[in-house]
Amino acid sequence: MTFEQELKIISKNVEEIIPLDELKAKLASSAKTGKPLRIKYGIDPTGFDIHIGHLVPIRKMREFQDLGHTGVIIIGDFTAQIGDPTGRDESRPPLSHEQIISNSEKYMEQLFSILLPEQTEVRYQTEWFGKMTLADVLRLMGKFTLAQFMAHDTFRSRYEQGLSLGMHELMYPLLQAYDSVAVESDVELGATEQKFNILCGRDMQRYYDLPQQVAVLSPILLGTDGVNKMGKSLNNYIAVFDTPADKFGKVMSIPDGLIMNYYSYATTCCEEELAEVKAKLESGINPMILKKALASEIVKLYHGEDEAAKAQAGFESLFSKKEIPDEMPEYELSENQIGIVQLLVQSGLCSTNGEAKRLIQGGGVSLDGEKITSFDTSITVAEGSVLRAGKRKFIKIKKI
RNA sequence: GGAGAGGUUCCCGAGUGGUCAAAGGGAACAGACUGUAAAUCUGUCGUCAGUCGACUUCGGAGGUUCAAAUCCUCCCCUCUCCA
Repeated sequence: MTFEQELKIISKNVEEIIPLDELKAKLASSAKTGKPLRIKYGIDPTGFDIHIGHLVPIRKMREFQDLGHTGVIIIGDFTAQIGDPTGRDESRPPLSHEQIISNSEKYMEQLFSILLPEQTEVRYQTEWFGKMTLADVLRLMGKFTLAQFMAHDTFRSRYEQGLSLGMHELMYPLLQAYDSVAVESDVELGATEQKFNILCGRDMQRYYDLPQQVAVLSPILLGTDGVNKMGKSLNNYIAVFDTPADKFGKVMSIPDGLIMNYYSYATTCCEEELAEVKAKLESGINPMILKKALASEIVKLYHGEDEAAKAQAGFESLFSKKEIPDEMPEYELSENQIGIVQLLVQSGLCSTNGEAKRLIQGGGVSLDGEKITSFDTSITVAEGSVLRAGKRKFIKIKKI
């Protein structure tokens, strides 16, 4: 494969490559020498459920790996203690070190569903930051100026809005930048919001007389609300750990205008397939149909074809035909007679009595298809009865 | 170090002694409708109780008062300006 072909693969679904010429030169020289490029991606193990937005750059890394290059995952065990301020208007609470390590293990487990382990290097920041002295840190800080940081929108707007901005948060880009020095990366992947941090990495490498990395920036995947970036704090994300049914449902809940965006960035569809979807979308076809195909495509990616089909069937019977699902959790009861509110709460369908009562008053509770109208209702426990609370929560009663 | 502003329920944000479990918006949940867990409309949205009411909540700890998110004292945190 020529490096032009490689370049084409790499540029697909990428928002920006800075600078493009350098990437070309790196690819060309790697092709000549046979030395793989080092492709860096940093993760902050602040939590452990990865959502599909995180995976956009990870897929890109896999593409690099397929071309023979080396993926370098940085576990940000130091930066996680700061929390990336990018795009945030408040500081994050710091995490304990054990927490970070445990998170990162769960994290990697998920990443290896996409990456090739034999071509992946996993590095912890502790390796280099753990032995830095204050003098080293000061030297690092001296490479950058306040003005450079104030040019970055995140810092500027936090400052201008009079919000709190910790000194340690200013360190975040520096640490991320130094990672690039430590691992001698050729390319750093990230979403476009990472532009500043990644470019700091370029500067940092120059200060250390190293070849500079190229920024390969992926577009930001919007959350299921269609407005904000996909993220945990807004609860608008589709997690890798979500069940197939949940993934399917969450995709179905995205606004219609987001279909193309998800097709491009959250699936592995090739250009021809994308063009086909686009044509269909423009032909005025019911977007629901495309959304179902999209949902199925995404579920397939993580759980395989069978689960995707099951998720779709489940969705259709539950929402389109309003049937009761085949499978649901069972709840064991020994009583013959029980108050409905008590049952809702002790089975976990509702968290407080008040919530249970409100749900009943709102007409959201039914037993074997019969709507329950009063929260004074006491029901007779019968084996196999199905209790429904709201749209999506069911239990089957099992008498013991 | 000095001067000032501020910390309110999941989030944003009103509220300056009783009529405040606390406006409004967002999120969330439910119902109706539908083309979908889209959109729209309606309702709910501290806990317990049930429809009177009780209890807990407005950065923290005390205090004043018949009565405090609202007043006072101390403390913690954030921001602005000055040095």
